[in-house]
Amino acid sequence: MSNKKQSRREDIIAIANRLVYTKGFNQTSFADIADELGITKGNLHYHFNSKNELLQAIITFREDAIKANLAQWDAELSTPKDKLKRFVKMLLNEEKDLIRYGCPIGSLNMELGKNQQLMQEKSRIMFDLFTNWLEKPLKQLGKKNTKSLSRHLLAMAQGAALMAYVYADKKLLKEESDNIINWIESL
Amino acid sequence: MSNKKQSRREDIIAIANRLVYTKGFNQTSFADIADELGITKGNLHYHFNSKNELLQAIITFREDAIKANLAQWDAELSTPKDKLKRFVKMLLNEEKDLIRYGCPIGSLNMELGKNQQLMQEKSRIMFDLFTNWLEKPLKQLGKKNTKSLSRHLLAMAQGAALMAYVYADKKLLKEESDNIINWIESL
DNA sequence: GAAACAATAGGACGTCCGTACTATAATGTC
DNA sequence: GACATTATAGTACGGACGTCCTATTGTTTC
Repeated sequence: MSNKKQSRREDIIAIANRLVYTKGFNQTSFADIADELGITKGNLHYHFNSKNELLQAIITFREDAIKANLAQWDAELSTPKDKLKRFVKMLLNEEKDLIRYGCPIGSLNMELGKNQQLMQEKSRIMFDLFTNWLEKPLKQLGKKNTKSLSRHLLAMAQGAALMAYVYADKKLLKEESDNIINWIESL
Repeated sequence: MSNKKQSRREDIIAIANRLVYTKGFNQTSFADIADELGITKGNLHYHFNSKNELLQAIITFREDAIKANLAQWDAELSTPKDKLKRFVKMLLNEEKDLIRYGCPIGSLNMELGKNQQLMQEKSRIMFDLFTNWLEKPLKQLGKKNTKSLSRHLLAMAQGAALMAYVYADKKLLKEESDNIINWIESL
């Protein structure tokens, strides 16, 4: 693939990723994405033959971003609890978008589960990246059922994100975030 | 409104409610609903002038069902903790649908928030019915911040429902449910 | 049973969708 | 600079959508 094509692909994926997040996958059309980029639908179809192909690219794009984040957290933080807390801190870091559009992974998983289970299975992997990563610090804390605990942590974060989104409420997000931090401290 | 018209309306709402739950609101068309009922789109439009009008009817229908449930719980249960636990028990009672389609309220709120905020505000009221009801037993337990606690309880339930749905995992649902029950016991 | 009204059927409308096909412009290659 | 390849524009398709309009049928009322 030429540099130009590759670079155009990346532009498309970045814009499409944002639109899929803010509008939802089903409500985002090829025309929307092409308009935002200032190109035509025909050109978009040249780069991605189908909407599912684009969705797959978006998911891969997100996975790479998640992996990069997790690697950075590993590099920056040493203690297990700091790592667990760093995960929760995402909620407050992404406060504005979270309140306006919800959790990008949770909302995509929710949407795909109803009508496109095959793609939802691929989307679910983004959750796995986090839970697998969370298991390590939990193990360091001497926990046995790390799989359940990591999923519980993700569940609480998802619950917090959903409630903050539905109520568009920063205070609620902060309170829920504090609750989760307290849970981590108590481990 | 005549009996016949009223009864037809109720049939439509019941079917539409189910389809909106299983397929999502945006992915459910007038044709889908009409087909399921064995009537035509024209007839459906006679009863509901627009999709939003039908959505409003569905939300009202759900609200009534929730109110009836809460009233029954009040009648059946006496202790505060029993009432709080009854709320959580919903997760296991609805296990099959929950795993296949997610929480009907949570998923609708999620979907509407992105593109139809006006209707989402109306849909949010279903959450309020639960949190308001949950505040009473929390007050009886002598809690001060009952609003935060009730929302926290709802957040945990939503997190559990979302995770169970995404992973289509009964065991996960049971574990998360137990976690919430333990939290109630510790109050 | 005729007249008035309610309920349903059937289809047309304009629009947008994902996708496909073709022509043109830009770029690279020798 | 001619040619081949790549990238982009433009357009057309078949279908689905929400909505609307017009018969037609069913039901009630006097």
